[in-house]
Amino acid sequence: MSNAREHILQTTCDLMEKQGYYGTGLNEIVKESGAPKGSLYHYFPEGKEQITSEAVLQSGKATAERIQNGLSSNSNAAKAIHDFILNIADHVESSGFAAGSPLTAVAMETATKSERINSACREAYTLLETAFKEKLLESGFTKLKAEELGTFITATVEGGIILSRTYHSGNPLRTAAKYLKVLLSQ
Amino acid sequence: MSNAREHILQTTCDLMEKQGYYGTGLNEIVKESGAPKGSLYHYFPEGKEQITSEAVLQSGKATAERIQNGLSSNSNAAKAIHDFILNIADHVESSGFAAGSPLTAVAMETATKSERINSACREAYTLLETAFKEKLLESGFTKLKAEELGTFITATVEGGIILSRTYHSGNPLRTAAKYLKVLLSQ
DNA sequence: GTTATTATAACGACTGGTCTATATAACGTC
DNA sequence: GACGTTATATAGACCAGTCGTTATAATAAC
Repeated sequence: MSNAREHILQTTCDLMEKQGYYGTGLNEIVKESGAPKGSLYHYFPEGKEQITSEAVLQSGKATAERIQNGLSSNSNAAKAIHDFILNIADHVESSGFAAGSPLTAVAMETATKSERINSACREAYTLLETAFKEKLLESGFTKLKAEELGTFITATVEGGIILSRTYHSGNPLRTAAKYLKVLLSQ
Repeated sequence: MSNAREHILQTTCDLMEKQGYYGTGLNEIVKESGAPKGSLYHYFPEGKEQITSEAVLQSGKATAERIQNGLSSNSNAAKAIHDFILNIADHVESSGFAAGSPLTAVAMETATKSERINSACREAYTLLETAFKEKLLESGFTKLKAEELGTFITATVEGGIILSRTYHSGNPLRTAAKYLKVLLSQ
């Protein structure tokens, strides 16, 4: 399989997670990934929008998988989600507050600017919500509650990451974990 | 007082709310605001970082005020916050999903890139958290709970706005309102 | 006449995107 | 295996346009 293509996509994910869509230039992707610029338009003939859409989707899939794996360690959904969010807090901290929420910045910047990227973001977020939802279903929540809480958890975690990155502290995420557990335990 | 200066700041707020820091050019600010271009570096001699920092802080103050006013209509904090978030959902929808969360995109893009803008974002978010916190204090929550829930609500609302703008639907925010009320009512 | 404000043009650096040339791999045919 | 042929992939110079910024000149206000 193509190595350069994967490299370009992964680099795009990392850079856009840190600095968003408009803050990430193609030249920077090329430079950081080590891939030649000729390859960029060979693999992604439709340019930056295509690269971004694929990167967003890849991020979504990877994150959804991490959610599934993270939640599988504990059968109790409330406890599992609580611990999972604590892990995110550590991850955000250890990245120097550059990582966490690979979708947020891109989603906000492009919500009304690129139909194509927005569509990819929607798809990616649905993957995350579904990952939480399925854990809740397994734990006995009704279908409606599992779906709504999947949305609620996703929103709270996203917001917690924003605050943690802004404050340069994992504590907002830890607070989010604490009260989400309260809500899910009742 | 200077009209052009205020115009520039307000336009910067609006544009960055929609498309973030890197997605907003100074030329676009000048064009959109109608302010004379020469004035830009006259009023903001330290350039884009200065304009952005001031715009972020102005956004924070305006949003905190809107929170205070929005919550004052109902003495019950849980109900007041619920209704307030429903209003945000309407606002996001009626803006065509371009408005809501004036800080998010900028905060994420610059969390590790500009100390100055990051500092302004931190200050702005603290204003929002404090606005919620004070309503909770009035409603009888302990100081610690009011503080933590202020953070939690801010995170959930931010995340809800992201999802609503991405999905082009106010419903994620309405779901957030519903379960926040559950949490605050117990 | 001094200061505050606005106008204009230009700067170097960088943007996303295109182009041509070259190298490498893949594959059927002898 | 060896050959020529065709796709795939790498390499980077190059384009017009925009970026944030600066310098200088003109104008307005007091």
